[in-house]
Amino acid sequence: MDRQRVDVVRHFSRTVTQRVGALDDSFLARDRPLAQSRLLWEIGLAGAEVAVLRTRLDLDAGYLSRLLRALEGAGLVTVGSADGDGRVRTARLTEAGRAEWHLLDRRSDELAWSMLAPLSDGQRDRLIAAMSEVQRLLMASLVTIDTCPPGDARARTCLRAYLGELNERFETGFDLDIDDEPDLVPPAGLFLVATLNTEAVGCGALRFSAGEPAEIKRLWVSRSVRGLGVGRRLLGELERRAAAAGADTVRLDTNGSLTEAIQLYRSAGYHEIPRYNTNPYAHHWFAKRVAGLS
Amino acid sequence: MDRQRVDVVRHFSRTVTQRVGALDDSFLARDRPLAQSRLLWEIGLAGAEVAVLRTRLDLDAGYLSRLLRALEGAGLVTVGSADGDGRVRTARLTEAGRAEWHLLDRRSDELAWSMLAPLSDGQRDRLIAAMSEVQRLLMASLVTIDTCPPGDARARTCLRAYLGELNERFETGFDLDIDDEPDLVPPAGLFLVATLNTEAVGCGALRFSAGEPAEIKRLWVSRSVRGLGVGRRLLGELERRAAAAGADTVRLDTNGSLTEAIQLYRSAGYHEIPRYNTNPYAHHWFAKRVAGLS
DNA sequence: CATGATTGCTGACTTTAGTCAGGTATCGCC
DNA sequence: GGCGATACCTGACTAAAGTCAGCAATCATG
Repeated sequence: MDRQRVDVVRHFSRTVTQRVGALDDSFLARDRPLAQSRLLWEIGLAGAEVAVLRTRLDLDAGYLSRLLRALEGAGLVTVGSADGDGRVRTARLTEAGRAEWHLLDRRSDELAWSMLAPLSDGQRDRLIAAMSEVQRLLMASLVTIDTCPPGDARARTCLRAYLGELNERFETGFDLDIDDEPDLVPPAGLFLVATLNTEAVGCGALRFSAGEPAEIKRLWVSRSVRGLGVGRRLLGELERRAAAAGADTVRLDTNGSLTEAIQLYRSAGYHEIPRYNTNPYAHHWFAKRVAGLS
Repeated sequence: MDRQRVDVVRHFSRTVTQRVGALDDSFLARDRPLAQSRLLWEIGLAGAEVAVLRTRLDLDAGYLSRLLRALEGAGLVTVGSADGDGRVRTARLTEAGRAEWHLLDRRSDELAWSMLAPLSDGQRDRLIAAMSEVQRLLMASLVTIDTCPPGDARARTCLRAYLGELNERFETGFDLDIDDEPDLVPPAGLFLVATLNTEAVGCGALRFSAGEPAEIKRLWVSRSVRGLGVGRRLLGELERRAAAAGADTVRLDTNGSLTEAIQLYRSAGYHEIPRYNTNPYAHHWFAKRVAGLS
């Protein structure tokens, strides 16, 4: 732990959070409870299903129901059944609710502007750039990596996206059913997913074969978090796990069109090796020594 | 108002504030109410006067008193009379309270570190730099500028600091009583202070003389906010007010040792003019046309 | 030493937030 | 058409947060 850096983060949290955060709540503060305002805000102009609101705001079902009744009572919201499923209910803003939403929207704008207004144009640019940077990097640091069975919903989401992307990028197209996948579970292998806020944003797998190097497969990162180092983290984690499982070396194959991946492998210390399999889609083969990695 | 920039700020507030803010409160969450933890944290190892706590946390006097009783009951805090004023009371942490504070401090460290840990070293550097930048610029945007009578406490703080600094920087020293100051109040002149969070961090004055250009005096910015554009804002505001009062031109004199100030004047469009007064401390004289400034 | 201001404390309240245990309507499915 | 699961609602509760008015001690000042 690095004292100096931690102090900057703590100072940042303290000042920025207190100040911006206080303002950020205050833009919702009207003559009604904060929870009601937040809910109204979250329903939005397009309306929203009650279940979605519940997860987004992380509220107790009963509490949320009561809040909706209160907004209904104030004439700001109507809750009606959705088309398909009669159990699912959808909250929509009334005309008055819509007006209220627009008012909050305007106040939010004003608040944001109040932070920019006193600055010179150059300072505004710098502030905007720094805010984007902080946000991107905090997003990166919220990505967690852990194992997951390859049959899991998150894994399947990743694999579907991965295969779709290969199919789109390979000149020859690509055709493989993800259910053909041999079981990537211990002891034959393992499967990692990278998760951001419950959303799966990346994956990677290892396959072990007795007497041979461990093989890295299915390394993929969602476009939404590309450039945040998630691929490198996945790769590193796969290497560590391969080493922990007793492998001296890991190897992998890749298609020539996946240039970022190839660059990643090279910069992570992989060296090109001769063809070791008959994969018709592979153009390059790489390996790296991982023995002793912790 | 600039749509694109405002959107970045709003997005920043939303994501960063929600996430960092939520964490920031969570580090205080123990088995006691949040308000108590916050109070204990704010009292700190050095102790704090009750009135100071009240303003810092912005709490109702009665509520604060009750919170202190609760912490006292838990054996974490003692509240005793201060030395001088028998009405003023000072809260101090007991041994147990101190231990609790250290625990919170450690948790805050861990939380800060949890944002850095998943990142690469280069990313950490970039995040730290961006956080500092956001904080500095938000601080800059919190500085407000308004008129204030020169006899006011804030004005006198500024003038004292200003004169102290001149005395320190001029080769010949500087000697002037701030009470010698002719009244810088309308219609003869005016006095501006820049304020950050109730702290005076800069000042500037105008003096009007019939038939002559308005004169800028006492432009000063506290070291704590130097480099944030406060001087330039003060100068601009003085020019606008001079123009509003009917002046065509403003002028000023300055000592050769005040190099940043001279640079500021030049870059703000001032041009050097011949000596127009007999100020023994002045080496340079500047003027700028302000007619038509809004 | 009387007076008004300041500082903090106490009691009596209200509102908000949040939890938990049922209950009812609906759906998918055999 | 019966069954378990799903999606939401209602009633009954608790704890925390916050407000307000009045009170007691202390201070500065004439």
